[in-house]
Amino acid sequence: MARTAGSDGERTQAAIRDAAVNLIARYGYEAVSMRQLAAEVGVQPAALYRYFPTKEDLLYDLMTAHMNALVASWETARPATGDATALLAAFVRNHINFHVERRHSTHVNNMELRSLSRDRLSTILRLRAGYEKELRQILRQGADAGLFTVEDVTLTAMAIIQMVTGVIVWFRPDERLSVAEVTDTYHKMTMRLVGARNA
Amino acid sequence: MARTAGSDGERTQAAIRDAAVNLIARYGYEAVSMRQLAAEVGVQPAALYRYFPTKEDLLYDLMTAHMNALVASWETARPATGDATALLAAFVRNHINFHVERRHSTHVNNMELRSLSRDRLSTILRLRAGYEKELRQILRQGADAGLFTVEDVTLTAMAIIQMVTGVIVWFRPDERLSVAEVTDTYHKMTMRLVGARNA
DNA sequence: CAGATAATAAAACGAACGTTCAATTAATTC
DNA sequence: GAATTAATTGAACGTTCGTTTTATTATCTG
Repeated sequence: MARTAGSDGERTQAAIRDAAVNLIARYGYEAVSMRQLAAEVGVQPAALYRYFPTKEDLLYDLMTAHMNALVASWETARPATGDATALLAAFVRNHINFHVERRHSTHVNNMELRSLSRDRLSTILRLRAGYEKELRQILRQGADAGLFTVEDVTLTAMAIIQMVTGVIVWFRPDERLSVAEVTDTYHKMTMRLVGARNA
Repeated sequence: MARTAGSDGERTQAAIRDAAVNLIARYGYEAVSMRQLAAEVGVQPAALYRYFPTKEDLLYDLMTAHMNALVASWETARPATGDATALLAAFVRNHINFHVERRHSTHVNNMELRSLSRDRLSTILRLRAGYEKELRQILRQGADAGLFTVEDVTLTAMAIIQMVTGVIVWFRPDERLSVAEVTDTYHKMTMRLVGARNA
């Protein structure tokens, strides 16, 4: 057999992306074989190569999509007006919501960086650095305005990023806490962490 | 050839553990082959199997050693007297010092859990849960004594753990900051995060 | 110094890996 | 409705994987 009835390139490609994110998040990039992925999609292994020339191309595609979506998400959510306290609140809320909604691709982006070639790793890290810079600017602005107590902007930014991204490690929706409750508590903790005067 | 001059089982086993931690931390468990590991140790692949029956046995050995060392480290460092504020300060200091000193094995323990069998995963997670329980008890004690503001003990414990463990992701000694400076800043941030009244 | 044991080498096993290529069929175009 | 293009299959490629087996040599024991 060859082309199957009702087959559609775009749908197949989307199905590959979807299955890949789920499998890689669960078993890890190296542990997932192209055969396993093809079986999950319901296709022969060779068919994957029509859409992604190599396994690493597929991984890179998933990671760039994730990072671009994250940056775009903050661009949309960032308040046009407001002081550093308002900005930081919006940042934390957006960050947690985005990552909880995309647990699997977040996992892939955090765990599989070492499977990228040098150039591609650099590109992903550059996107990430740009996003983190937004947080540092908020912290600096708050410190300069006398709203925050921040010993070291870079260090505090990393601490906050690690803390809020860590939500996806343990949090599962439909449990004891709702996303809104978690976001709310993290917001309060973040405000205390930076010693916000007007939170 | 066979047994080499000056060969010693204990030294070889230690060399295997050491090389394995470094290689797995850098390239990932799945990406490191037994041949690559043997080459790093300076031995033939078959020799590894005298010390570790399977590749997974080796991984499990590294992980249990790490977790046992962590628990033992806190047992030694925990103050015999002192209120929740003193306990939390000691916990954060010990946690950061331990993990910075053992960056590579921490990385292995955080990244390679999914390569363990179910039973072994359970064992590691149980050790980890016991350690995290110590932090929750400190937080509860501080909250009950009116020293801390804690919205949710479990959630705050996870936030603190993620924040302080995250140090190893970006921190490299011999840089802009010393370990002591980093620990000091994290201590202050933690105290503010829990709203400590007497820090 | 002989015998036992510990430590390793050398070679091979079958299985699984990422990937390629030619053939084949479905859908689209003219 | 014939020609073209898109989508996929089926089979195979060479390589690498974790692991096992057997032989060999160094060291230790009495």
